[in-house]
Amino acid sequence: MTAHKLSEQQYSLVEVLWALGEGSAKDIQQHQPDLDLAHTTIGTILTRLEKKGVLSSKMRGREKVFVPLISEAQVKRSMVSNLVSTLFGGNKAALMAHLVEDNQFEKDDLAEIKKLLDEDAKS
Amino acid sequence: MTAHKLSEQQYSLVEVLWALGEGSAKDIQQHQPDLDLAHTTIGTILTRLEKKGVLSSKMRGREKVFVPLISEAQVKRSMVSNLVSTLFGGNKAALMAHLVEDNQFEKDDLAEIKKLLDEDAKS
DNA sequence: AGTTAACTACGACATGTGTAGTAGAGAGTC
DNA sequence: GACTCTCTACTACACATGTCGTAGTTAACT
Repeated sequence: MTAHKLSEQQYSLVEVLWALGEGSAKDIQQHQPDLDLAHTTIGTILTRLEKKGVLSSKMRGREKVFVPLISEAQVKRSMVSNLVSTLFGGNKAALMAHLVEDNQFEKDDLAEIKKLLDEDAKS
Repeated sequence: MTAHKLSEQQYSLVEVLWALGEGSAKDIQQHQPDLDLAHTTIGTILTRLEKKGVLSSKMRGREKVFVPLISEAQVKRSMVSNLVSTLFGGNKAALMAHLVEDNQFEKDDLAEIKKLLDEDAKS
């Protein structure tokens, strides 16, 4: 059921909603001027996401306020998992390996990751 | 320049080409019957990918043989990096953390990953 | 040579996305 | 009450993708 896939653009808008809790097209535009989209464009995207069940909305006076129906963690999980399926045959460790091999991590990162792994092992 | 993004469907076809080195639509269909696509569909996708510069082609008799112009590693790198940008603000360690937190890895996986990390640290 | 089998090329159509303009309705202003 | 401002709703259009069907070409078989 939780197969939520958002495009980059869609994600960047919903991201603002996650941060704000809820918001109108205008709110998003003001909190993220870098997006540089006409407010009507933002409205269109939001409406489409509502139609897809990603958001819900309610009227607050003249403004339509959107609320995410799914959590950021949920979407991340689903999108990462999707990529892992496509690129690594579902093997998450393979993605890990890819990350390690392909990018030299900083020493600090390495230490941090190891700590994470240790904690995971304990629990 | 190496901003190669393939859809899942596209990836699954090119994947076969990476495995075979090169191949025609027919070859792909035979090596991956699970795809369950009309051969004309495969041909269309391949042609479009050629137009985008992902593949090149040459005639072998009346067969059109396609060859990947970019490596699997390249595409993986680019697609993973893309996801990391979108979901984790470009922070690869954050993706690592997500993987660790979100999925309990098997003990074996953990060991393997740690080994990878150690090797990375050495080099 | 005529018929058939194998391919490719092209066109088609649906859906999703990116992007925005325009019309219409309610709220506030003179 | 008339005018204006502000939002939303709707429409539009271009492009990518998923999926094929049909037509046309060429090799091959008898």
